[in-house]
This record gives sequence, C-alpha cells and structure tokens, in this order.
Amino acid sequence: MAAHLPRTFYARPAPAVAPDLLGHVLVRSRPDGSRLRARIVEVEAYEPYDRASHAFGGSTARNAVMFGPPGRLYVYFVYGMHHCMNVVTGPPGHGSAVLLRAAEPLEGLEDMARRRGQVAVRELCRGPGRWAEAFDADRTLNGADLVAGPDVWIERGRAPTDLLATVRIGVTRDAERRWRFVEEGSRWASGPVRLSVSRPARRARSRSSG
DNA sequence: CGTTGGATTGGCT
DNA sequence: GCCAATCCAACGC
Repeated sequence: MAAHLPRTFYARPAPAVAPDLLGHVLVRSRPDGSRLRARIVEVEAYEPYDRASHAFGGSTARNAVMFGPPGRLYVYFVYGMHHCMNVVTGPPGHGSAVLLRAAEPLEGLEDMARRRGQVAVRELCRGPGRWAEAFDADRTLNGADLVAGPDVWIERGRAPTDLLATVRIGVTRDAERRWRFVEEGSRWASGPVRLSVSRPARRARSRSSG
C-alpha cells in the first residue's frame, strides 16, 4: 500500500502544511473492507492567533483535538447539519489545523453517492460538508490518528502543477489572510480556481442559447 | 448563471 | 440569545 504521510509532515504551521497537502489522497477504510479514496484539491489553514479559527481563545471541549498531537483528524459539526474534516498541525498544544474543503473522488464512488443522494460525481466531495457526508465522517471520527490508526489516513499522491492562494471561504474575521490553497484550474474545487475571472470569449453576436 | 434566504443544532457570550 | 470554517432550492435575468 502507498506510504502514509509521517507525523513530521503534520508537525509544522498550518499555512505550511496546507499547500503541501494538495494532491495527496485521503483514505478511509470501511467495515466491509472496502475503501473510500479522494485526492485533495482545496484546503484552508487556521492558526490559534487567527480570529477565524476555532482555536482562537484557547482550548474548549469542542476544539480540544486541535490542541493535541499533530496528524489527527479534527471533525466538528456546524450550521446544525453539516460536519467538516480538518487535519491537526503544529506541535502539540499549538492549536492549528487545516480544513479539508474539496477533493476528486477516486474510489468508493457508489458508497459516497449512496449517502450524498443523486448528484453528479463532481458534487460528491466539492465542499467541506459534502466531502464529510461522502466519507461518512461525523464526530465519532474526531481525534482519529491519521499516522498510526487503521481507519483513516493520507497517502502520497500527485502534486499539483500550479496552485492558487486566496482568501478563505465563509470567513468574516481576519478575512484578508490568503490561507485558502487550491489546485489551479481544478474542476473538483468548491470556489474560485483562477486569479481573475476571464471574460467569456463572446465573438460577434451571441447565440440565443449560449 | 447570478443572488438570496431558510434549514437546524450546539457552542460560547 | 446570537450566530456559525455550509448546502440547496428558488428565484430573476
């Protein structure tokens, strides 16, 4: 099997780990022996001195995993109905993490689609809430070890040719930090994948139905 | 294809 | 009480 990313990979600041995660593959082993696999194309970094982070203000019952050792999964519940998956980074006690926002589904697509409902393959893991649902991730997965645990891990994948750093999505405080990292041009991402929106090449007169 | 608002729980002030 | 690291359907053009 492909090599897991080692603990040292995660033991760095979130804004350093985040872009390095692009291209690697999140794997979840299912009880029946099958696997879910998806290639990471979009992530966001959160640091404890950053008011957008759950860790801002210190450790609580909800965010305690963020303050534990790096290389664990931090799963939280939001908006009363969605879960989001994060990778804990930095030295123990630091309180930083990388939000997993979007991925290209590689294996177990039928399993994902069963939970996601009748949606296009493109929609299976495009967005943190969608990806968590596709991977059947809830708070029972909170704290799972990605390095030594048997259930979920990250293996090496093909690095992107180019990546883009933009502002984070849905963030209102400390919103100016460009800590969202996305594989440039990826059709699997949940937000902008280009620096500027290019004007549609509309020659002469446009046709009625475009 | 863009924008808008509702859903619905729980964490923290 | 307030509002959130979101998603989706409904609308208007």
